[in-house]
Amino acid sequence: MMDRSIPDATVARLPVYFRALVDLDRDGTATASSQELARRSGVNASKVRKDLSYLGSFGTRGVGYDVQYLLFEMSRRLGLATERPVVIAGAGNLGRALAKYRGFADRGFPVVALVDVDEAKVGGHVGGIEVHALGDLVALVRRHVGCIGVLAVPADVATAVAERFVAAGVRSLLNFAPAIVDVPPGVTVRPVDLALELQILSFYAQRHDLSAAAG
Amino acid sequence: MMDRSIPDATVARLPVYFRALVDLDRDGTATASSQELARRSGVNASKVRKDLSYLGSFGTRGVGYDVQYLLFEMSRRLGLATERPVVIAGAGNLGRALAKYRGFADRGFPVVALVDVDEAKVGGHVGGIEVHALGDLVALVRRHVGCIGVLAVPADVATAVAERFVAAGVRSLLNFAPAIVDVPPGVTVRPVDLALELQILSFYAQRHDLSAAAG
DNA sequence: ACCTGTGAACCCCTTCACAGCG
DNA sequence: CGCTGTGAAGGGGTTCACAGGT
Repeated sequence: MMDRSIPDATVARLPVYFRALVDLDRDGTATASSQELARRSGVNASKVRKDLSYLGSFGTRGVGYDVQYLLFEMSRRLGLATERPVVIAGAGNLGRALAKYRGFADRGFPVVALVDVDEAKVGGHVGGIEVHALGDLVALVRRHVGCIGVLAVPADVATAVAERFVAAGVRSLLNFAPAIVDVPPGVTVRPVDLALELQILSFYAQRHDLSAAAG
Repeated sequence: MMDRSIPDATVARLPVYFRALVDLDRDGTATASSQELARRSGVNASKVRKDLSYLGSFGTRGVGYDVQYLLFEMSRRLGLATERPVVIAGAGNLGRALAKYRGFADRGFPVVALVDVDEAKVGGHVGGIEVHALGDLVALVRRHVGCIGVLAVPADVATAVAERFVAAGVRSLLNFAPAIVDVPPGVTVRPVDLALELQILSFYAQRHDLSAAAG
């Protein structure tokens, strides 16, 4: 089919399929049906086929999808052909933890620097990564073209720090601060509020308990 | 209106409104319009009104919503009236970081224990929280009724650990492992895959770059 | 005059079902 | 016969627009 503009819902699932394909490849599996991919991705087979069809016709009828070929195409479309550096703002508990977390670098997103306003932290190292002054942001972003900014700062300064990232040229932000950060068009922010996730879980737990008490 | 079953999309936004209301209350604001709440939540006013209408008719026409009253009603509906304990499985980088992270306890979710398979870690403390053996899970869950389980373990054991949580009686899980964890009905899992978020950002960044190059 | 609450229209996404190909 | 690719149907969520209350 002729693509042009993949639905957001599909974009959010592509990395899930990608993860499944990486696993299949490591297991030495050469081809996988939409059914198999669906099972490993926690969705249904229809959705997998529809989603993959937005990328093109990469499957073989009667057989399935070639794992390595699909991996290649997906990494291309997701922009994972090259590593994308990550700059973390905020060297508090969360920022330091993210800097030490291997899960980023392991999947192609090396953390290259931390920045913090606290002069006492500047010059220090966290898991081998240097802490820079907030003022160095422009230079850091210039050095690491196409990098992703991570907001691990308090909520009340999240917007201000986001603006500095954007001014420095960053177009992708992952926001861990419990605050809405709005940015100009062309910049993408993905919010990750961990306490908010717990509150959602709390709602469903309570709903379950109440219906159990009523039933 | 008569509720019964709030849409999932709305449930996911209620904590965002809750956060906005907490901020408004701290600022001493007594009432807020759907417009104001919308601005602080990053959505539009229609959505706010529709979402809040699922909880009941708490607004005053011509005026807006009473901040404290709405806070009270929402904390009741979200099950935030009492603290909900959190048990973290996995005392690796991520698990330890989450244990130290103040953002959980500050918002009503105290981390009460860590569990790990590594005997060398058992008995140790992380940010004042004790590391227990995986075998102690049942006792811990029994002691902390209604607790939320956090999976901060490697992907290949995520399902096995989730099963232990479920067997122990946990009904809410936050999964940081990059793996699909499926659970029996009545149990809720919310996946949080940080590298996956970066991949989604990578896709949009690449799309933006390509369209810029084409235009 | 202002703002909520809500039916209705709209739109996007999901699911179905099957034609088409291997 | 099996599995993909995809129109078409269906469902859920968003947005509109206004009636209704203050």
